[in-house]
Amino acid sequence: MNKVDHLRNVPIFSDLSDSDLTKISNKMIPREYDKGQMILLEQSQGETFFIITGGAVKVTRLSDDGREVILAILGESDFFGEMSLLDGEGRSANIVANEPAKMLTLSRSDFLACLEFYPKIAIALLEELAIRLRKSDQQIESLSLSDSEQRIGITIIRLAEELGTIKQGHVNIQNLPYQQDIANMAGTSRETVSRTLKLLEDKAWVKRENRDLIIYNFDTFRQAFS
Amino acid sequence: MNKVDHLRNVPIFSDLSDSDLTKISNKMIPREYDKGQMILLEQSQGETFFIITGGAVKVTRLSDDGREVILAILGESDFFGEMSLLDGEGRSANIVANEPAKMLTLSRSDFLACLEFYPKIAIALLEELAIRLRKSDQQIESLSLSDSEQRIGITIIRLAEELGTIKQGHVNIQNLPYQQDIANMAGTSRETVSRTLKLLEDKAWVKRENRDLIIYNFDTFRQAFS
DNA sequence: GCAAATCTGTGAGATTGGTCACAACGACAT
DNA sequence: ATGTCGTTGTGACCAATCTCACAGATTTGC
Repeated sequence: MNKVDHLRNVPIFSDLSDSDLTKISNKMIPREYDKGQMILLEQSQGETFFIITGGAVKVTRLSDDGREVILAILGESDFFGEMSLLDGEGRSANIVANEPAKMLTLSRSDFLACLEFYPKIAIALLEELAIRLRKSDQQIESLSLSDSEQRIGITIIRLAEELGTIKQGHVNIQNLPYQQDIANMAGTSRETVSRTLKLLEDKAWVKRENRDLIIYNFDTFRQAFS
Repeated sequence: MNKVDHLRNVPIFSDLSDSDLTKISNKMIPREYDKGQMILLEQSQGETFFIITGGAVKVTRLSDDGREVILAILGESDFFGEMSLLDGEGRSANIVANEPAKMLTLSRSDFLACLEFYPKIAIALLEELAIRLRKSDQQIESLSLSDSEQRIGITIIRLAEELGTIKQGHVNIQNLPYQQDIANMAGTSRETVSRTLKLLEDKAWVKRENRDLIIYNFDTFRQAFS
């Protein structure tokens, strides 16, 4: 898959013509990262816009004492780095490659030029930020009001929507993240995730097979937790 | 203060010329709301963009069993309603007038027309959404990692930044919200807020006087909690 | 393919903070 | 001033869940 094909899949570029996409893609530089590699460090100046063309990254914040919150897991065709380009503040989160990952990157000036030149991109980006804000608000609600079982359930739903595939009528999350990462997404402890997954399996809501998680009836599951 | 003066204070309109502001202001309809009145209901279609010209509102989400999360308190020159205009989803939050409040409103089509016609507005709005997203991420972090005392401290900082004034070198929050509202912002219970405020007062971080909260040394206070 | 490192399961306390119950307080109307 | 209503303060209890500890399973690196 070439650069233009990758760009076409990204929501904020999907309205553009092939010739425009080509122009933009010529400005983009491909990069690769190893698993576990830090791509962006909190505090550093944000000077680059990234589009993921392969692999996955996690967006985190760290407390002084080393505990981690995972704000999101992003995969192919997702993008990041736009926040500090937009408001000029330093980065507010770290980005780590969760598996070997490939990116296309755009410099600050090229990115801002795109926004000015293609108003459609700006509007599509507004839409995307609105969606993210909505998700963040849901997250705040669930952290404030739900118990650990519900929060873990909601986290599984998020993972299924981001990473899941349909397989024999069931939703399948291949390569379920480590329990510690799920805990850091759900705002709970690793041990509680372990116990809760067992509980969900006992209730026959889900099944674990190797490193996959199968959700038997996704609609029911979703209703039970949101 | 006339409509144009109000618009000039709103970040997303601040780049426009007076003649442009006048054009936009002619499309805007003023409205007023009583204390406690519901301005927007979750689930309803979002068809209007609001700018606050006086008073304050709270942005909330409710659980089925009636518990409330307060996502933000907005005051003069803040705006809301843009989210569902942008992504087309239904509203995700309720808006309630926290005190008597005045608004200027813009219809969906006029708002979107503004975005198309004045790319500067779109870019300024991107900036504003980036700021909000950043705040939401901080909130998620504190709900995930901090204990109730820290969360309440952070909530007080948020309130001070939104509503505070300087008075004899101290930051003063006039008319501190009810403890129940602070609890709903901090993701804790009303009783814990009561106990924690007493604790902060015992430590001589803050002082309560009538319905005001005085923060003795805001920089120190901020450092202690973030 | 083996050793080392990392991840997962699980029991047993320890703790935070939620809930309940009720008293005290303040504002406001009659 | 008195009663009413909404807000705040406070003790006591209890439940959820975090922590610690360690064994067993799985993955990774050489």
